Order: sequence, then C-alpha cells, then structure tokens
Amino acid sequence: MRIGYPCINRSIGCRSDQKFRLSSYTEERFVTTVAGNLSCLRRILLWNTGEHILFFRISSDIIPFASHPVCSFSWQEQFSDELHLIGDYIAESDIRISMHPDQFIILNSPDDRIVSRSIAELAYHAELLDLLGLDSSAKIQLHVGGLYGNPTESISRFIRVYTRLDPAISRRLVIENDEQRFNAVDCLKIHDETGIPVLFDVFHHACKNNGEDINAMLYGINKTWRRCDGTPMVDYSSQHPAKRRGGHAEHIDISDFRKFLEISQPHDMDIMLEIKDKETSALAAISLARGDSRFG
DNA sequence: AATGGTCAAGTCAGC
DNA sequence: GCTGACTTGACCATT
Repeated sequence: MRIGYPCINRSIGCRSDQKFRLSSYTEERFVTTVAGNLSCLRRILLWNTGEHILFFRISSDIIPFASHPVCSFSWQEQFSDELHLIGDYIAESDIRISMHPDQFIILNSPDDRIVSRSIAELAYHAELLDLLGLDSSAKIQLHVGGLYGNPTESISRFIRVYTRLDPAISRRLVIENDEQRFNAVDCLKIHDETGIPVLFDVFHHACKNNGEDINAMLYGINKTWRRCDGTPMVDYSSQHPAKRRGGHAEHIDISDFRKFLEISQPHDMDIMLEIKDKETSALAAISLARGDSRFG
C-alpha cells in the first residue's frame, strides 16, 4: 500500500503545474515553463520519498498546451535528459505515478471532434509516461464521460472508442466511477466488455451507489487489475462539512479514513488522497497507516 | 501593489 | 439561461 496526493505540493515553494494563457504563448515562454515544471516535479518527488510518500499524480499541465496545435516545439527531445533523470528516480524509488486528464477529455462524446481532441490529449499523457520510461502500472485515469440522455448508448460509445485506441494509450487507461453519472457498477460492466481496470473512488461511491457494500465492491474492483497494471489504485476524499455533497474537504477526516482502512481489509491498494491540503493530509494518513500490515 | 475579468477544451445539476 | 464544480485558482491587463 502506498499513499499519495495529486499534482501540487504546498510546502516546498515550487509548482510543477505552471501554465499561461494561450494568447501569451511563445516558444520561449513554453520552454521556460516546462523547464520549471520538470525541475519542480523532481523536487517534489525527492521531498515525497523523504516523507515516505510513494504515490504521486503528475499534473496534466506539466507540459502546457502539449496537445494543442499551437505547440509544435519538440519538448520530447529538448527535455529528454531531464525526463530520463526523473523516470530513473521514480523507478529506483518505487514511486507509483498516475495522471488524471481534465474534464474536457471525453471519449464517449457524440461529437467526433471532441473525441479526437480527447484522444490527442491522451496520447500526450501516454507519451510523457513513456518518455519517463515507466511501465504500464503508471496509469491515466478517466471518467466514462457524459450521459447525453441515453446511458446505455453512451456506454456503448465509450467501449467502441476504447477498443480502437492505440495500445500505447489503452494499456495505461483506467476508468473511475464519478459522483453523478457512471457509478462503480457501470464501470465494472464496461470492464467485463473491455478488460479495462476500474479505479475505485471511495468518495464518489459514497455519493452515488445502489447500497453496495464497499468491501464486497473491492473484491470485484481489484480483480479488474492484472499483474501488469500494478496494485489497484483508489481515490479517497472526505466530504467538506460546509460545501455541497461531493465537495472535497480541506483536510482529511482521520476517523473516516481509519474506518476505511478497517473496512477495506484485506485488499491491498495505492490510495490517492484528493484533499485540498495535499501533502499535509498525506502525512497524517501515513502516520495512521503505519499500524496497517498493508503499508510497507 | 491591488483589483477584477478571464482563461483551450465539456457536461450537467442547481439555481 | 447562467454559474459553479470538477483535480485547481492563477494569469494578465488595468489601475
């Protein structure tokens, strides 16, 4: 079991998700930004390993506009050495990596232009992970997409598009239950037809379910991850006390997390904490998980 | 330095 | 019909 947080570290004073407006795009701005993002990513990973945080989600903004037509610069070549260095560090430290493309990335849209833009963005994500030299346990997590007034047809469209993807993309793709459209059972049905692993979002499941027991769910979920997919990944968050249902908490609810660790026995998993205060909650979660036999 | 409008991209709930 | 939420406020022109 690893525990991690997404994209941003609030304590070390650099950001690996710096971006800028499309209207201010210049090659110089692009190169400066990417160089800064990569160097910060390296600092974050170094800091993380020092704190035994071995799971990290790399921001989609690490290479801004990578899949946009405006970007013709070969960042792959320019930053090849730096990418290798980071990738080697990830491998030797046994860090788990995930990515989570933006909400605009939708494979089941009825609009072909949206689908092809989405595939281009996924290709960028896969290429980045390839350039880091990571194996297929480095995952790109995606929601199934929109309902468009016909869930069944929308699921079929996802399956059709998924099965035609370049294996460079599909071998890294996993689907995550969301809190209002496609729940974990929907995702499992899609797995049955495609073999795609299902990333279980504990919080989304709490928001949208049909009364399934979480532990029983995890048996089904974890079977969707093959050996080459690595340890199953799980997203965990707590409800923000004031915000609407589904709003992510500022800090981890540690007694709720303790409960999750208990009821999820004996399933091994890498847990991504989608909580606003990032590494602070990760540290709290890790100190709790030290008593858990699954936490190495 | 502070402010406020705006940001590549989509969907949908809630008002 | 518009706004906010999503994983996340930050960029940037203007004062």
